[in-house]
Amino acid sequence: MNSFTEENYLKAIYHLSKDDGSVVTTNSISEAINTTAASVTDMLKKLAEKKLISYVKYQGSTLTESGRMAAANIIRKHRLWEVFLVEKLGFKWDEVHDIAEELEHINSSELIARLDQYLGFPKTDPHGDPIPDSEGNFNHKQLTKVSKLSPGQQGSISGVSEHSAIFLQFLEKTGLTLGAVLKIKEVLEFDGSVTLIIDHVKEITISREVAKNILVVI
Amino acid sequence: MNSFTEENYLKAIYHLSKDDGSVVTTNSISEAINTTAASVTDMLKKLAEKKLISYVKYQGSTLTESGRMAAANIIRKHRLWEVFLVEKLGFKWDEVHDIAEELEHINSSELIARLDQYLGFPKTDPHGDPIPDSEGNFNHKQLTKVSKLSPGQQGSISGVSEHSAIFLQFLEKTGLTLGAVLKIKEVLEFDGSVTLIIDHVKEITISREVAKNILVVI
DNA sequence: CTATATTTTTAGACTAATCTAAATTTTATA
DNA sequence: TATAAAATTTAGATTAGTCTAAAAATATAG
Ligand SMILES: [Mn+2]
Ligand SMILES: [Mn+2]
Ligand SMILES: [Mn+2]
Ligand SMILES: [Mn+2]
Repeated sequence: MNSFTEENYLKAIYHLSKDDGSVVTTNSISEAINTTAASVTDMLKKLAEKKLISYVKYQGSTLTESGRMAAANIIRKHRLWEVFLVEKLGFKWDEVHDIAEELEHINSSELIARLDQYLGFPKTDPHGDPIPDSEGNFNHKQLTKVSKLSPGQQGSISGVSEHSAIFLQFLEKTGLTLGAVLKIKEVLEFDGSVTLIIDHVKEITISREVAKNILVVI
Repeated sequence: MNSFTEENYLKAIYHLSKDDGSVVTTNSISEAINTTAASVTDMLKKLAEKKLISYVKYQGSTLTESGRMAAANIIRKHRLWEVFLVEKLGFKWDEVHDIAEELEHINSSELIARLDQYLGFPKTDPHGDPIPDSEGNFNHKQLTKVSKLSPGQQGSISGVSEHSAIFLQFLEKTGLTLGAVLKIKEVLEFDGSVTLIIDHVKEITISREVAKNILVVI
């Protein structure tokens, strides 16, 4: 079994390799989990020893198949718990991440199997992120950043690439929640601000930075 | 905040002081949490330093008010999670303890408040043990061991003082579950075996050892 | 009330995870 | 391509929690 700390490293490496298994640098890990690069190097050696990553000194790391499976399982638990917190306990989507960071380390495959069933085998979490199955397979949808759309195009919100509470609260307040249909009215050349119509009704303007972090299915 | 390990020590001390705040020996703690007495001594010093226990060298320890509150809160979480596992996820009463041992350390009072509400503010866990309120108050019922009853007396099962899976499975199989009504038919003088009638229907005989661990309200 | 047994504490060491400071390797740039 | 800058690793320390072996205190028994 992997320790709490090892699990957090595996998860960080998974997220940093952008779902495509690309090489992750030591510094990027240290930044992601708020430790020093020296600490990360120590842990990388240990994870390599356990065959969870392949690690080449000074070059970087990638997850092995067994490391990828372990990471996927942690992410599966995290996202299922997030669904539970929102659907059953009535938390808002900006309140659940930190609690799920703890719950994801609870160790019982029976528990997760039953939780999955209890929740009706959800495919995505409250932020639109896919929930991998128990074999670690993700069903990645083809998502487009709102910032890539041109006037006239439309899509429905299916995810966000920024999960901070402050950002999620802003979206909630503005009506930019999962499932909302957006139609681009105008993209301001000056700074990339996007004016759009939500659900064919409400017109608003968002900054390019906000637009980059909202993902739609066209 | 107290560490995972500190929480386990506090809980062990609470359970060992028999709900009445009596002094707990170092050896009894080491036995309860499967560590050496030397390790326990180290931890007792730390807990005393944090004012969670009062500790007199060579004499033993008792929880302070703040230590008692901390312990009650862990027990509250443990028992609420056990209710969740049985009522919502369909686990059996002999399967939930180990998972609850992990879940009890999740840190979020908001989570526990919502879970409590979601479960309908249960007063007891699946083993009949009382769930303390958020102020740490236990509502101890007046329970009697079946081994203390005489022929003709009856009571309804309201708790067990042994929580091992093997014992709970035996009770389940025999029909000795929470709420069952027992009427004592005979107590064998030879070894204290008890013959009783369950729910006015089924007659069975149990050993004195089993009878000692079943608790009833008369 | 002394000798022995039991309980508890102390001393010293180990592991996991972390850090700072220094050394080494890689990358960028002039 | 040599040097400077940036990234990474190594060396050496620290903290929490644990252990074994030995010492000290307390309890028990003749
Ligand atoms: Mn999350
Ligand atoms: Mn999420
Ligand atoms: Mn339990
Ligand atoms: Mn219980």
